[in-house]
Amino acid sequence: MPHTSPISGNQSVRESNRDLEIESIDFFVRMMSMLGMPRSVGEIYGLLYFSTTPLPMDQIVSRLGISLGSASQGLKTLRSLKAVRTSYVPGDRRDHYLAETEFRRLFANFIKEEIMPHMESAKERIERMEDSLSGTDEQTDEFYQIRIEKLKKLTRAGGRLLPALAGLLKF
Amino acid sequence: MPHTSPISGNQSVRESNRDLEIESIDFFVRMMSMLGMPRSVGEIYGLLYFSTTPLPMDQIVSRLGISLGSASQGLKTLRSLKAVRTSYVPGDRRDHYLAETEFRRLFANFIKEEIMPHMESAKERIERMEDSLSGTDEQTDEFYQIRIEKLKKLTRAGGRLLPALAGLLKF
DNA sequence: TGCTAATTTCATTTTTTTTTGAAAACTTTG
DNA sequence: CAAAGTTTTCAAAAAAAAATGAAATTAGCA
Repeated sequence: MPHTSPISGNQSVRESNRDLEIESIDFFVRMMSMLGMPRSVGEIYGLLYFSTTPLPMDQIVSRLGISLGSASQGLKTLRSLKAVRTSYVPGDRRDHYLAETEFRRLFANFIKEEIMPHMESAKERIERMEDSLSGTDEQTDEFYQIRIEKLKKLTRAGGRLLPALAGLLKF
Repeated sequence: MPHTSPISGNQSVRESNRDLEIESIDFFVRMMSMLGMPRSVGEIYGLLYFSTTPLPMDQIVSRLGISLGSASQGLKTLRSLKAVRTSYVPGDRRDHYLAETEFRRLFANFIKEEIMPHMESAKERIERMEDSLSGTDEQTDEFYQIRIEKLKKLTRAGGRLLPALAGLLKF
């Protein structure tokens, strides 16, 4: 007899792949947390990634043992990152969620949505630095100017490289 | 008369560039927090980045208004990232800290120290996934196999691309 | 349209992370 | 080698982030 999982689904084949599911959740929880995403977001994505069928929110809640609120919030985040999408299931009025598995696109989206806005505000901050150069002391100002120039190069490089990054991923 | 800063140093030229210092701290606090570093680490680096002279820890403490503990801990982190180094100042037994400003190297180091170890453990986790493929159902197993393959490609791409990234930065 | 299921929102609670500060541990030097 | 200065460590406090759960809202259906 196959082992019985503490959190029960309803199909036995799917049941037997609980180990895989757990590894997947573990994998994505860590991955996502590297990207600064909360645990619950990783859990949800990890669950959906190895799900053979789209799952409604209440299934996600019961399988992961998280709250409705977390699930809703987490799915909202994942939707905004285009990491999940809903699929219509006839005869069921619940939304069913599906993992988007094209990492290249996911990655590109993440950079656009989560990183680039920061780069923009960084540029503004550098401009403000130049404005606040006092001009009192020749020597010191040159030092500051060099430092500012480095920051400019950094943001410029980042602004170009990051969006191009996804393209380099040869999946 | 130049404005008086709430936290006072001892040279008037340096004083007048308090604005720049504040923008710098702000800049790096945000930058570092994107990389998951605590506020204090960003503050310290931001302060040192625009300092014309190496600063001892107690100066860092008083200028930033943080605790000794935070400063010590933060400098330890920055040292381990090779983002600061100490410089000898004759006739002073305190360590004096200096910001390392070659972002290319800093970046390379960050990836090596903070990212790559995770990639390694990710690979192990994927291996465990393959082991836990049940083999019960032909169809389902193929689905899982495809998903696992995608993860492999992802980690492979990451493992190659990330270390190469720093090299691409044309500062 | 009214009823019910599904989902979202958000104030509160819980958990995690960061900071503090004081004691311990070093280090230099007189 | 002792005394003073410097730095580290770490338990406790504070702050920040995430999760909960119940009320409010929205959407589907009869």
